[in-house]
Amino acid sequence: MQDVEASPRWQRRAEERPQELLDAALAVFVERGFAAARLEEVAKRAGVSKGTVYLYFSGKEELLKALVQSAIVPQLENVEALAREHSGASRELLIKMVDAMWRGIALSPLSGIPKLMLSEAGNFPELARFFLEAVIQRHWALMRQVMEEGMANGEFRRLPADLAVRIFVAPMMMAVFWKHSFMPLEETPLDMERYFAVALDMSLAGIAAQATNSTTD
Amino acid sequence: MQDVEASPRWQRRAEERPQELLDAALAVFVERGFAAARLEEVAKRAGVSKGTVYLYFSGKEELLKALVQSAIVPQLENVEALAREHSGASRELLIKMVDAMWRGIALSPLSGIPKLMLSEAGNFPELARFFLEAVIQRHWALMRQVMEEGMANGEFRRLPADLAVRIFVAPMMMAVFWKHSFMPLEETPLDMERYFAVALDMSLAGIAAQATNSTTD
Amino acid sequence: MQDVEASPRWQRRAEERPQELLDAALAVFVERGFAAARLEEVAKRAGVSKGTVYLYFSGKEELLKALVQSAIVPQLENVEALAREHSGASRELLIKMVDAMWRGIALSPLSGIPKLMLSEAGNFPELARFFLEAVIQRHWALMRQVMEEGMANGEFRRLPADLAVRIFVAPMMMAVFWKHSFMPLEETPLDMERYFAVALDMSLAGIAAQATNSTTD
Amino acid sequence: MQDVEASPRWQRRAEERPQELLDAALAVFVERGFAAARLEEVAKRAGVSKGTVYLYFSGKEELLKALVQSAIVPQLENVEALAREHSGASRELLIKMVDAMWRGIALSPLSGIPKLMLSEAGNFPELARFFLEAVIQRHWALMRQVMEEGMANGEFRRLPADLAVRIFVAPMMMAVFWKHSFMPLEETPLDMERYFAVALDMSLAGIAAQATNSTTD
DNA sequence: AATGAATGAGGTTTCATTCAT
DNA sequence: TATGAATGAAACCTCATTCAT
Repeated sequence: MQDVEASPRWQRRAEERPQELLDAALAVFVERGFAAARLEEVAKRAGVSKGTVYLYFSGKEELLKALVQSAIVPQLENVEALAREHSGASRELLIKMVDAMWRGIALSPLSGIPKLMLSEAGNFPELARFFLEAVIQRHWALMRQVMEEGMANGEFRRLPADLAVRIFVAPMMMAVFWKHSFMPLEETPLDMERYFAVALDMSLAGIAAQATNSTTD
Repeated sequence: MQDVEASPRWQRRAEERPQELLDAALAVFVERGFAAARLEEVAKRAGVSKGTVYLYFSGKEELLKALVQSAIVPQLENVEALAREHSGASRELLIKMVDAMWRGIALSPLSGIPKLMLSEAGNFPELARFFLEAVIQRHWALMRQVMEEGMANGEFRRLPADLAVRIFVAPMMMAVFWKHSFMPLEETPLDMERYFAVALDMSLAGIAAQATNSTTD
Repeated sequence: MQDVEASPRWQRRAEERPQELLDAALAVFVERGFAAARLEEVAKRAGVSKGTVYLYFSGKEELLKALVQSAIVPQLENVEALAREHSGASRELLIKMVDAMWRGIALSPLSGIPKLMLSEAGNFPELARFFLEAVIQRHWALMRQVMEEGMANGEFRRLPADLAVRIFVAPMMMAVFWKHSFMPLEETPLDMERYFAVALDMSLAGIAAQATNSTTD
Repeated sequence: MQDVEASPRWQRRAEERPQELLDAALAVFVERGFAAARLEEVAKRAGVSKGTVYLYFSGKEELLKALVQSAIVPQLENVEALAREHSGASRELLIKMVDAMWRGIALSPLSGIPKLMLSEAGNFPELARFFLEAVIQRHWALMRQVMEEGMANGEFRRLPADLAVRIFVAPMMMAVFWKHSFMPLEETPLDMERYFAVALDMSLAGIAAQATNSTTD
């Protein structure tokens, strides 16, 4: 497979470059924050030189925007599809939805995006507003519907649905933020799988009409 | 026209300056992030000129460190005192402790510090480690003790205590982060008091030995 | 006059700096052109560091604009005053006016500005339009009035006044451009004084009602 | 689908390319100045890609040199031929020569070259020196000869011939510079033909032994 | 012969820090 | 003690030039 010829100094990869750059940018932006991130570091991680970044994105801010706008909405659409196709108990649907977000975002590098937006909301209010409306509120609206159905049919106890949704997903979100902040510093890093199991159990118990006493088995 | 006494060009305020600067720095750092924060903005909010900052702190990074190290530990000591002095049900103590953190941190400007550390952990690992150990883990250890007592005496159901603590406080922490990121962008900003009441209710239900069915009143 | 103390590394000269910077910028821009001029070179000639430029002007382009807008209009006002105050032959007024422009602009560093605008008109059309209207056309209008008076009273022969003005001043303008382009390369540089005398003589002869046959002695 | 013959991706045009590139380069350099001119813009106007420029010229500067060296000298040779072949009044020859330059340079895109050299003399002194000697001074020498003959035979009045030549052609040169700077910004652009007629009239009157009072018709 | 993706030197601009006043 | 003008390192960005295709 390796060529006898000396390897060329660079390769043309016009198709793959944008995604490679976005991946690298995500990693660096999440780690350092937007302002402290150096474009040269992004370039290096993508395996290109500084100037190449500008062939695909008009600047650092553009990179951030592309990052945020391209990545999460598709995941959300998965979850919306789940909701449309589901029939049965609200509890089961709720579990499915949270599980999908967990697998699709929390466990993937995409989890960096919420952390990034949290950090940068003050500097990019417009982008933050987009994220708030197109991702966060859209997600909440979806879950709220399920939550209200469950309350209506007696599966869940009566709670202010808008708040209940935020509180229900809070433990999952915290894990996402943890992963990109203090987890690398922990002596024994958080076991994400166990955490999710217990969090789901506790969150469900928190809204259950009756004590479920389910254990985390 | 020149008066030896009246209206000096500046005032000696050696006593109050450091805290005024720290307050200003906290506000700016939380809003913009450390790297994007400009020292001139900090100075302006403290009502002094750029150069004056250097009379009290050796530089920008020093300001960050002083900020983090000085502010939260005292609050934590309050909570530790509560625990020492308490006798009675674990549930009541848990509520007292969470309530103290909520009033003392979440509702005060100090709430900016966790947000700030979350954002900057990647750039200041040493400072983050300090915060992790001196604040976060210390807080968790305290709550874990209460949690385990409650499990032992049958008030709470059996759960992995370390995880249960993180999950229990997650909704409160989310509110703290929300306050400093998307809340200013919400059309009708989150009602923190109502949120706290529901969150406490749900979190307690999540660990209760039996369904409490308590409502948020 | 020289102080025994070691000379300080820099001096505060907030009052003088802007003009010093404008002078330096004029020299460098005229010599190199706007795009090829390096801001560091401007700073060096003004005796400051790169960053200092930005304390007084928001950027390179701003420097150019300030340069063009501040410098020539006052000279023009001198000429307008001459016209207002004059009584007598049109020919004498014309000479006075051209002489004023020659002394005030052509022989001063201000002569660089027309050269600069000529070169940069394509890149800064808005600034060029300002210069065209506020300087060039205003100047022409002034001269045209005198020219038409002279034609009316028989001092000058009948010519299209708008064109005659442009042509009349062309030799002076050429000297200005020459000074900032090829003159430094000439083995024996153009003698500006002699040039002006002959040019004025020829230009006057070009519009005179009768041959003047004046020599340049 | 692949056809060996039809619609090749590019065409060999080795013969025409260099001149097309020079034409494009002239236009862009004159409009923007050398430093601000982007090679990609030159390539686009020539209908090729950036890399192709380097197949014909070794770089941007080379393009400038080729431009200047190739274009004007031939025009000058035309004028020299006129002078050799002429017999008759000096005035008529002078008119012929100026007219040839006007038609051959001022009205053609070649007029950009003097404007370009004027702007870039400071950055390319060597090239400027070439232009000064091979074009400007050579042209002046030619005209000076005619001018001196005319003075000797009484057609023209006695003037310092070197200066008289510069001044005589100044109005034509000004039109050339005007065309490439402010003329595109004028509401009603200068009528070049009328300008030339009046300029020639005035310039001739300026050197005439007696008042000619010739009108422009 | 031609393309255009990739490079990297070199410029502008920002801002933490210093220091003359 | 306080100021804010001045500094200069470090970042972003541009674009002439190279080179894989």
